[in-house]
Order: sequence, then structure tokens, then C-alpha cells
Amino acid sequence: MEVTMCNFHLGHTLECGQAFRWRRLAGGSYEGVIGRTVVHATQTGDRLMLSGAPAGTLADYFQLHEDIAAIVRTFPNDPHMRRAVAFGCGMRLLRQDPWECLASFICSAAKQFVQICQVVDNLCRTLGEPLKADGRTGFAFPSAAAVARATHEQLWSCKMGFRAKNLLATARMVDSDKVRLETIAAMDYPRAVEELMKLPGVGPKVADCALLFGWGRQEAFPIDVWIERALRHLYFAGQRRVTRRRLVEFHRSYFGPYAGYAQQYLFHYVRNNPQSLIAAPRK
DNA sequence: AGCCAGGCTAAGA
DNA sequence: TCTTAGCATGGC
Repeated sequence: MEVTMCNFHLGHTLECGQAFRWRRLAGGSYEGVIGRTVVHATQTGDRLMLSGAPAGTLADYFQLHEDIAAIVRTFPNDPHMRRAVAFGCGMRLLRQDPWECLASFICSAAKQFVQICQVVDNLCRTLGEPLKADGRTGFAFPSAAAVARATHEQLWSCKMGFRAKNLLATARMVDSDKVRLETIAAMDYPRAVEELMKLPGVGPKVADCALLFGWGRQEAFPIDVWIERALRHLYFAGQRRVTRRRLVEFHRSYFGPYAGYAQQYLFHYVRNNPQSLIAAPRK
């Protein structure tokens, strides 16, 4: 499918750290896997070309109905957010498969983006179903059942280290319906977090990532080392003893109805402009 | 060589 | 309730 869109930036969208299965090809296009299809994506100016999956699937994954400009207007109008929005202009949150998202972020703990991509790729090659269409090949992300059936050694061979134990235990709990992912969508946010945190390897940060990127919950505001640094340096500069709880109270009251979106713009900005955290501008 | 990475967990104050 | 070491691995 081809769509013409303003305020869309494929590169920022696919490389901001929310998804781990996209590769930039020579020429600037991207190849990735959505569900059971290998997808190709290219942007030329305002024209976005997507192929490999049904239009409805693509529109949902890329959330093409969302008006990013309108969302950005709800962000607090402070210098840091203005810089973050200017830097990542056109970035949008994807709607990923909840299980894939949850499992991927279990593997993400204390790893860098490039390395997470590698681990997830290893996992798909080891346990995922091979895909083939239009000459393009790939692997589906393995279902919870498939991971639950795997051995610890198989997961270990994917280079996920101590996270292997957590992923295996979580897959078994999901596969045996000890935690039912289908019920998460109907829960309010605190209840959903509580439910997801029953799973091994899922703490507040991973739960928030899954809820934001997999379930589209805008209340979710993942606090990783970078966002914590950003909040402390940009919004609590010079203040000592700012507790974690204080940061949570702050972001819940400050970032507005699209807090999850604001978080991702901030994250993408500070990750790519670490100097912004060294000399934090006061105004 | 040593530190850090989109953390979580259990143990101890 | 808050802080900390340990957990694997790789890049710098």
C-alpha cells in the first residue's frame, strides 16, 4: 500500500528503540516482520510505501489513523520537550503484538538496543517459523507455546544470558494461562501492571514497555536509566535526594494524556544527544 | 582494564 | 519502605 502522510518519519519510528525486528537496507528502506509476514517499508518525502502484509494490518501496526501533530500539541511546552519533538519529528508509536513485545523487553534488561536486536533475531531463528513470500524470507516471532516448549539451553544459545531463565518461566506461565494476556486489555492500568508483574523478569519498566508498545496504553511511562537521567537532569536539576516515587508523581501529573508518547520522544532525544544531559539548560 | 547497557530480584538496613 | 549486589555478555 502507498499512503501520503505529513508528520511521518519512518527512520525515527523504527529506530527509536520501541521495536527490535527492523533492519535498514542499503538505500534507506527497511525490512521487518509483522506477525507472519515479511514487510518492506520505504519513505520518500511524504510518500510511505508499505508492502508484504494486508493494508489493514499495516495501518494498525503503524497506527496510521493517529494524528501525530495533534498528539505533539498535547505535550508540555517546555524547552526540553520542544527540543525532543524537533529532533524526533514524525516519530510515532507502533502497535506491536503484546506477547512479542513483552518477551522482547524481558530480553532487553541491561542490554543495548543493537544487542537486543541480535538476541531477538537469534530467538526467532531458533524457535520461530520460517517465512517465505515474494522472494523475501524471515522468521516469525515464536509464540509463547513455542518458547514454553523450548529448552533452557536453546534460549541460552540465543545469547540472552541470565534473561533466559525469566523468558522460559514467563512463556510457561503464559502458555498455561497462569497469566492470561487476553485479559490485560480490559484491566485498568494499575491492575494491568500488577498482573504483568506476576511474570518472572517483568518489573515496572518492562510492564510499562509492554503496555505502551503492545497494548497502546498511554498511561504507561517506562522509566529506564536514560529517562530517569533525563527527568533528574532536565526537570530536577540541582536538587538532591529526588526519590523514585517523586519522579513517578511528577511524570503522571506533567506530561498529559499522551505521556507515553512524550516519554518516547524524550527517550529518543536523550539517547541520541547525551550531551543534553551533561549541561542541562536551565531555561 | 574497567565501566555500562531501555532491569529484576532477593536480601538486609 | 529504600538501597545494593548479583546476574551474563559484549562494546567501548
